[in-house]
Amino acid sequence: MDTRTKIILAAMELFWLKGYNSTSVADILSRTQLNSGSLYHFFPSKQDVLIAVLEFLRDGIGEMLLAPAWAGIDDPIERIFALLASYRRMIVESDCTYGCPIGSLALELHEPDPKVRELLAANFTGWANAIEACLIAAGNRLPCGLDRAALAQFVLTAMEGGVMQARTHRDVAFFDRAVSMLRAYFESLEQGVQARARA
Amino acid sequence: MDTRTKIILAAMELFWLKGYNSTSVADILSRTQLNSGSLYHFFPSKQDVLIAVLEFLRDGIGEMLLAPAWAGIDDPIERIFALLASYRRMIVESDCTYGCPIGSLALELHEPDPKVRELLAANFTGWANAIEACLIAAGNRLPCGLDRAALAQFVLTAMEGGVMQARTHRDVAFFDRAVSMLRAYFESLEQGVQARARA
DNA sequence: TTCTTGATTGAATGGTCAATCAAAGAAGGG
DNA sequence: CCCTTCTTTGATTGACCATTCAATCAAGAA
Repeated sequence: MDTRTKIILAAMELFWLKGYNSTSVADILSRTQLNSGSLYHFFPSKQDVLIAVLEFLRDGIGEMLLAPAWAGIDDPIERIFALLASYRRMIVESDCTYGCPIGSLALELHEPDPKVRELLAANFTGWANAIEACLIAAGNRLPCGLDRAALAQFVLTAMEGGVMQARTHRDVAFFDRAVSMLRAYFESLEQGVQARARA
Repeated sequence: MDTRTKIILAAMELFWLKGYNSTSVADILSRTQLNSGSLYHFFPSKQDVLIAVLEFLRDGIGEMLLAPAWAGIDDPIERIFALLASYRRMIVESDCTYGCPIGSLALELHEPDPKVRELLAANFTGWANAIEACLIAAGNRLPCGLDRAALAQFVLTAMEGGVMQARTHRDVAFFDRAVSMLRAYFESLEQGVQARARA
């Protein structure tokens, strides 16, 4: 594996574990067994490492996140809840310390460089677009007038809010309740379509 | 105003504007026109300032947040959306840089001291309890079997997720869409009760 | 062999940070 | 007036941090 990639992977994990500000360049160097000069040969500054990490996450959402979560699941609406279930798994596996890497960075960086902010937004957009594709694939199971882009964003909203509370309370139940409320909303949407079909 | 309170107010604002790690003790001192010794006379460490700020927010939620948002509004469900509207106002007034002080701290601090974590959780609980009280006051306008504590948490979830995305995209529309999805969910709950009453 | 280029080394720099502490000041009771 | 207690002063400390840079190394091209 080349040096640049090693740095990106180590930084990604450290930013996720400790946050951006609390991760020192020395942390990245000790984890990769590199010297500072090597890092600064490939990246002009620590912030450029962050940018590379965010680009890596943005470009890898399909293979790294969606594909594993959707393996063996074809129903578009079940895919949405399968993705949420994969977050649940990460929460449990981390003893409720899991935080969405993008969400955590989005709230940690208070005056982000425009490029960083745009990449955070692009990561959110990529996630929401994947959900929107599911909602479109669900076709007429959902009301035809439904704003599917808005609902896709709402799924992201529920995930981020649920993860935040589960982590703060150190209790998955807070995530589970958010998902079950979302599920109830989806069921009311589907039942609304059926009721109108009967009438 | 006594020194201790001056420090808490200045720190509260700075933690909200810049985050905890990016706020230096020197920042707090220059804003309060105090010397380091004064701060360390009242607080053993910077973290104890954070603890005092979180206690201040927890104890002041009624007067500082709910009372202004609910002035002149009696309907319990409208109170929920009035509170969300007050967040919308803060988002707009800050040019979409607003972040919930608790949510931001909850995601910024990756390995929080137990006391800090518990205070963050207590702040969330206080917020959700206020919403739950509204949901209970709404009586039989909502389904009797509804888990009102879970729905109250979901309102917090939607607020935090909406604020996060509005800030990241620098666009209130992301908050508005989250609120309108929540509104649609409430309407489907209320209509469900009416439909059952007619049957 | 010689030159060139990119990659790596690791000590050094300048700056910021939280926290300390001895000394001085203020206020009040006796 | 003294004594006590609380409060404030502000220079100082030592740790850590991002970044720099001159020097070295490896390997291919000429």
